[in-house]
Amino acid sequence: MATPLEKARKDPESMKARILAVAHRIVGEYGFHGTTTRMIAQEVGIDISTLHYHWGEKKDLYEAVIIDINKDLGQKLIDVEKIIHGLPLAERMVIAIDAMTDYLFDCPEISNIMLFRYIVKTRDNVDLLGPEFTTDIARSMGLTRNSSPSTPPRAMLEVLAVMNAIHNFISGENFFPPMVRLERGEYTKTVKETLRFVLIPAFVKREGEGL
Amino acid sequence: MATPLEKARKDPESMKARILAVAHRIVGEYGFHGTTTRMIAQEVGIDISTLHYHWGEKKDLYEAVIIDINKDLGQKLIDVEKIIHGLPLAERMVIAIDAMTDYLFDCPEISNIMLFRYIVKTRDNVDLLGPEFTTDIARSMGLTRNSSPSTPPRAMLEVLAVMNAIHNFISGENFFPPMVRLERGEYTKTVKETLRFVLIPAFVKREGEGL
DNA sequence: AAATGCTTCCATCAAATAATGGAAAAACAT
DNA sequence: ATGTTTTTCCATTATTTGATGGAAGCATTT
Repeated sequence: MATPLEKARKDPESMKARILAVAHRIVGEYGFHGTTTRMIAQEVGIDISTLHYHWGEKKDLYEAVIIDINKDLGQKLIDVEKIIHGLPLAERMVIAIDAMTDYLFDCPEISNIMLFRYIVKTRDNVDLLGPEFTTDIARSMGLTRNSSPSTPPRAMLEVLAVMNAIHNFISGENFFPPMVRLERGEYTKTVKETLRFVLIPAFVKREGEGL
Repeated sequence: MATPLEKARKDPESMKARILAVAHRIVGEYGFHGTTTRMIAQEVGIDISTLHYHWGEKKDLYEAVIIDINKDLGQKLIDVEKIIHGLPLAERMVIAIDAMTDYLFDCPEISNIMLFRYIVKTRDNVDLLGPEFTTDIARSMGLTRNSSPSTPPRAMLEVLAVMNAIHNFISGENFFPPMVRLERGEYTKTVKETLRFVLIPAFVKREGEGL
């Protein structure tokens, strides 16, 4: 039997799925407390009570958004991993950065919500530590020794540094371009250059030395 | 004549300053919409009306917090720049990362609020683009050609990558340690190592090649 | 001591918000 | 067609939130 969330994802025309999709966007823009159920309902074009009918209380809808975002991001990471598997490190990182950046610029709410969770506390206790992909990425980047059973903390922080660097530029897509005097099109291009420039050398250098 | 904000900063025992200090912390934790004037007032131990008497409406207090945070951060950057001035690039970055990390772990609300502004929209239109220090940092890192009058966008993005990497680890101080299985003390230490490892090689390498 | 001005709190308001009950409407099954 | 279930909306409630008026308290000056 499918969970309600799975059912909603299956038929993207269903009211439940439409509400969830809009919730993604609005919550990604305004955060949990900045989002009202009215904003979401209005955007979908329905009454608030219809929203509550499908998703229960606000917290439940928010948790569904978190789970959904995590699922999307996790799937994308798996897809990218398949493409880069076996290639040399520098190439792997170029392709992964390129693919993830493109993907996230298309769904910026993913980056927004991920960062949001790291930074901000919620007055209601909506925590829900959900699945994290840091370990998988570390493995994909070759940061985990095959002998050791678990990923060392240092390697996980390195992965976080990489992922968050990307998320930050996506989430700053409204704030940064005027600040650095770039048009929107130029921004995405320059972000990719910058990410490659800043992130890759460290890992390539260590591989050259250590291994 | 001193502005109200300056006056409040001058006497940290004044009610206005005490409110502002608490507002720093709470807004840093919960963001604009997640913070209520009641939360701040209760933490200070006063009535809400006293808060409104000193700071007017919520938006005004929030803007004061933003300005104050920016001032603190800007001053710290100036201090650090004085220390590292003239040293070779690699050393400059080691010292700057170390000093900024220590400082921001002491006042995490600065990192929180900086990132918050980049990511999240506010329902009320409280924008206020305040002074940015990206240009100064770019100059301090030697990313600006002396000949060119303004900082190139690419250099500004590089600075943002560096600053945001730091901010992210500070803001994640509650979320990341359990996730990467590190005690609090170990976390700060490993964060510094990771920041040095990820951020420095790229810039050092280019200096070695290009210059 | 009286008067003045500044600060604080109590009581309260108006608006916004999350949430629900119940009637109408729509979809579906028989 | 008729009955049943599901879905949607309208009206309403309780709570929270930002904000204010006015009285009481406190300090300072005269």
